[in-house]
Amino acid sequence: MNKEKVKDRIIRVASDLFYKQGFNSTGINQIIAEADIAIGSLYNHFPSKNELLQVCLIKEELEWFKGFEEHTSQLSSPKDKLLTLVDFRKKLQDSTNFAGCHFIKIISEVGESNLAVSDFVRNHKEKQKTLINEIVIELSEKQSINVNEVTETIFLLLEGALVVSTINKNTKGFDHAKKIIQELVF
Amino acid sequence: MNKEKVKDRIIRVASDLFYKQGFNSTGINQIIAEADIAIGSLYNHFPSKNELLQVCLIKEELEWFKGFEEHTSQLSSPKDKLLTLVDFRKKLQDSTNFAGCHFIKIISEVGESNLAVSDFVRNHKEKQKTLINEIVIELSEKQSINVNEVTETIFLLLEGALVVSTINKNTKGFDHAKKIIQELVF
DNA sequence: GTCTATAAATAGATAGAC
DNA sequence: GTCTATCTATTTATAGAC
Repeated sequence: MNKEKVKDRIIRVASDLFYKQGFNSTGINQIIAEADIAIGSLYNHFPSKNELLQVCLIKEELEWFKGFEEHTSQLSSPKDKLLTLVDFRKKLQDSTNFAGCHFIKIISEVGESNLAVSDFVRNHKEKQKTLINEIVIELSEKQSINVNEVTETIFLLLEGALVVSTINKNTKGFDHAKKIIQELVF
Repeated sequence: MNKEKVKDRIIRVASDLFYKQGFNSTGINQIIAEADIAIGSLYNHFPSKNELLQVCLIKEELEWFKGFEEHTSQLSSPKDKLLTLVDFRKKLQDSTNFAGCHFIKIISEVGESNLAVSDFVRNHKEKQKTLINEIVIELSEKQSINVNEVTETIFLLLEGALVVSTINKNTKGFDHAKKIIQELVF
């Protein structure tokens, strides 16, 4: 058993296509072709392409935090956690052939014309920042730092590294960000 | 006289629409309607929507560097130039209602499926980095710094601030980036 | 060089049989 | 709950008159 359900297959195929070629460049016909279903089945599971997108984003967020958890759950020092966060994001970029951040991509495409999506992305990035903040708070028990400032610096450096990495198709930005974070944290 | 030519009007209208609502979400019909021309005229000036996009990107790059030049031409100290660069990008974001970076937006939408565009964006960001690098070199004559490292840090912070600013619709990222740069430079 | 008319393909979505 | 057939609108682009 353990066979992938039709609904999950649609989500997986659509997520992948939306990410790789863009939401607007991906037609319903291509999704049903690659998921090997009929169009009626798709609309049985999802009321519209836009609703499907939102479900995809939820899945992608869950996978992101799950991936991070798996990378850092065995680490104890906050410094290691921060450096591993950089490695994790770098690895994600490598494994997707530098396709970039799901959430930055979709907000670049739909802008504020799709409030459900832009709100979701805003919220997602806030969660990522909270995650950094929690680690920096741990760190502040060991060394004297300005928690909010260090959090913001790391957050900005990582978002910058991701964008630059996507444009240049290399990981130099991440390597530099890691170096700076290493100097910030000891 | 000094009347805007049809070709320039098309470029201006298309640039604005591509930026505000996205390239794929902007149809030829909307462009000709807002430029108040017939579709035959558009295709007389541009062979395809994709060629029109490339001309728009060239115009946007020219305007970006022209705007920066106007902001910094009267400044003499490298420190002022760097801080004004932050102010310039912050101001651009403010004046476009946080619509983000033209070049990050388009690469998020077309990815690597459009090599002419992705190459152009790569090249553009390299030019921005070179601009930062030139100021940092000036700075290195006054204070002892690692030129490449400071350049890369400022570049990453600014790209990060821009992306975060676009998502959050505020300028906090820029304010923080400016603070860090002020600490880096004295 | 600008116009109208139209082509040819594809978009997202619905109806209704099974 | 999956299928086929179909609808309506819209897409980019072309042809040819003026």
